Amino acid sequence: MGSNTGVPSPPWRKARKTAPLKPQLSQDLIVETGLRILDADGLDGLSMRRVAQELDTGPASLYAHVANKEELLELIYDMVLGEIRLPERDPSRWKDQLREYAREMHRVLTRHADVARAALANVPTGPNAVRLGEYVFGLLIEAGMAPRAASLAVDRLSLYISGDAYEASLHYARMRAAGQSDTEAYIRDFVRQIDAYYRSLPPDRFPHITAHVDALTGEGGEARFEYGLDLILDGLQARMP
Amino acid sequence: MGSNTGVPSPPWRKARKTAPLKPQLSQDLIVETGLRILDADGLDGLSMRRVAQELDTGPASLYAHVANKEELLELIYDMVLGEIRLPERDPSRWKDQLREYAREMHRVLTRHADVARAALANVPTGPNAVRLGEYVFGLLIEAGMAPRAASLAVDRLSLYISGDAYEASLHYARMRAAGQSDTEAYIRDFVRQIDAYYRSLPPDRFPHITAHVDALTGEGGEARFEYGLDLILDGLQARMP
DNA sequence: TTCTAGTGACGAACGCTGTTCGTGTCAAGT
DNA sequence: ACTTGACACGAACAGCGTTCGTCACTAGAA
Repeated sequence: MGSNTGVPSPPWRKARKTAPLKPQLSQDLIVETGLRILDADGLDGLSMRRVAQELDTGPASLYAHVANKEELLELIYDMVLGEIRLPERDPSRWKDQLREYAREMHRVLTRHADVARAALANVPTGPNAVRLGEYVFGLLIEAGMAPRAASLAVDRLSLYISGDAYEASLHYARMRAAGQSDTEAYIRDFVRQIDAYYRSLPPDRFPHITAHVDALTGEGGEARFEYGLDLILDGLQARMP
Repeated sequence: MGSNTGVPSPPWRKARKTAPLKPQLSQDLIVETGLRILDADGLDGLSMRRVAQELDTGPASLYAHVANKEELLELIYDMVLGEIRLPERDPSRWKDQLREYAREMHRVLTRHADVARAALANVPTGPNAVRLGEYVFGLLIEAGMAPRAASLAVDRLSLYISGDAYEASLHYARMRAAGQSDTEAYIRDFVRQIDAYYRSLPPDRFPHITAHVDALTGEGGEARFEYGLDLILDGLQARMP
């Protein structure tokens, strides 16, 4: 907040022509601010009013640069994708590179809460999204896959990554809504409750669940993601000519 | 709607003790009504006020039977799962049965718009959810899978099904928000736009995308779902002892 | 039969949301 | 110097989830 808000300037000092007190409103500035809020408070905390407030203006001012809250989210999503750095393409190592891409994508989506929703809701058309699309699609094509199969493979892999990240963000949002902030402790408590619930089921109607509660609640998020990723990559390898 | 709402009863006719004019409020009634609204107008159309209005009461009345909108959604989700009918378990045909289960689950989630979100947000604990969990988990166990692997497999398969259904529901919501109601025409238009966009990209920077636009936009939702499902099932088969 | 306790129903309100309208203001182009 | 056009923004609209306090009514006790 500027220190001279509402105080008239002395008449002898001319208004400065350059360097206005607050930076000019622009789409980039709005998107950056939106991302900052999203990281701090999640999708529930991101409102047009909140962004405007952070920029020292009213909510109506944003609509000159951004059509919608939905469009703002898409722009934030593409900005986040800009964080992804990829090694040079090497089709002979397609499986490793695809795995590395999946991990990097997943890491970035998980780090920025709730952005994964935009990944699910939109066909990739932003500048960074098509850059990534060209990379991974080209990798499979150059590795010898038929175009149609490569297209399906990219689509399903993206869905898997975004789906997992979105699921995680939903749990994260629930934690935040509960006022918790210690992620570790929250997960531990959560798993303990599920564990107790499964154990309380009648064994005659649920023999397999009750017999293997430890197996059901044992693995954390990372192991699950890796298992599904291996499943998909192995399936692709079997289809590779 | 009753025909005598707001009209006082004639004084000589005693108030009936049984069969009140409107059915008594109950959790089941609220959940049923919520599901009806969800099917008609999607998650955006489902509000506590709307449910109350449909039940001829105020929104505050619902909170005696339902803690939250979130809880209402969970209850609706489990009610929807009740639609799923499953054949008797036959471990020797685990792959076919797993595929049938996946298709049925996907079909039900897709039919009821936006319910898939609840599938992603919650660990399955409702009565119908555990029934399904016991079925599919038991199927893999009896087919010879190790408990830990079976647990991971069920988890990943569920994520895939729900993720795909949720993605579809997001597009469906977008269509409804645009005022469209002809799904076929909407999809055709949508694909045409993506097609045109990909074709407009500079070929030197996006050689693979621009060279295979038809392959990228050719397959519809069902083919994509089946491809990913096959990918997962083949991967599981390869891990089966 | 009368009184009492308790429960479900619900009108009103709080504080929030995304978005639009009409007006104001300021800078660039003529 | 004047016009034009783009941007900024205060105010308002319609709607949201949820809570509070009060009301009516029923079931059980005296």
